[in-house]
Amino acid sequence: MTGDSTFELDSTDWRVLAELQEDARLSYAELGRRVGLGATAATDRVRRLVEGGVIKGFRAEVDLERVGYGVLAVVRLRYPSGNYRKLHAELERTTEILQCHHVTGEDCFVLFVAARNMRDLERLVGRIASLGSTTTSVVYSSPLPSRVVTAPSG
Amino acid sequence: MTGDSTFELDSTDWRVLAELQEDARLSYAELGRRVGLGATAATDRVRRLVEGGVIKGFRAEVDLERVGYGVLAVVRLRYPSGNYRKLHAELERTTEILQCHHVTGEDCFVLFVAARNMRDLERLVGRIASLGSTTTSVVYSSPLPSRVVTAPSG
DNA sequence: GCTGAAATCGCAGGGGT
DNA sequence: ACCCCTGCGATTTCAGC
Repeated sequence: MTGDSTFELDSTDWRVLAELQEDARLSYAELGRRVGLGATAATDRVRRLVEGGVIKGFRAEVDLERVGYGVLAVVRLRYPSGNYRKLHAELERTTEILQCHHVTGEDCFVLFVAARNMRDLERLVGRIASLGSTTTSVVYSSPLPSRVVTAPSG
Repeated sequence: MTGDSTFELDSTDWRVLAELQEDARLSYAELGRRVGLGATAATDRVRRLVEGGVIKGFRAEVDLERVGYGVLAVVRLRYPSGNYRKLHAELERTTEILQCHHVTGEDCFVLFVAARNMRDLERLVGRIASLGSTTTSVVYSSPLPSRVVTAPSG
């Protein structure tokens, strides 16, 4: 199954998602215990969610500061024309670019860039600026670095 | 050990991090196989990385579109004065705000907001706009939604 | 970082409601 | 469609080296 339809999730599915977003390495037995299922039923749920594309993957989250990236920045890029080849190439080779989103508005792309220090950031942003005009904001801190996705309320 | 010092990582640690960023549910035995260690040694590495704060957690990544959030937006918030209480309260109660970063520049905060549709986004941004002036960009697509963190090259 | 033993887990099949 | 039970090979975890 592929395509981009939306997937029907019952409340148990949401509890499974909540648990796995907080600890993706939970055993199926423990997961089942937490959401009120047996190990097999929990396994089936997770398999359905993965195959249905609801769970895109299981990722270890690494602390950028601890591994030597002391600086994180949001770079907005005003990219001229529809030639995405150069941008694509830049994304490919620059592993310090952690995210890139194509967005509406004057700044066509929003990038997250990790650097060891301001000097490296200067170099990285300089390279990006060869593609178009940039606006860079350095992250002081992240009051909400990421949140678990929950069911739409309304 | 706590605090925010940087952690010494050898090349095996980096390979472990790469594998776990791509599949956090890898068994220790399989992980060891891939990086050239026994199961116990692999277990020890991971435990050291977790306790050293290098790995902040293991998270299932959920597809926003599949679970009913068809719209993702980057909202920049120009927040007056040092009163973070109201912002903090807004972050607490609004589960559709997935990320919030405090940054340099005129726009003090950068938020990622998920919404079911444009109508919900309008409502959410309206609430955020009660805190300060906002600039909203809707995400068309993400050429690089997220990348695994690798060793600084230079 | 390896070895070896006991407890646990993952996975596949079969069956019940 | 959803869940449980069983069996077996693989894995985890603990000890000691």
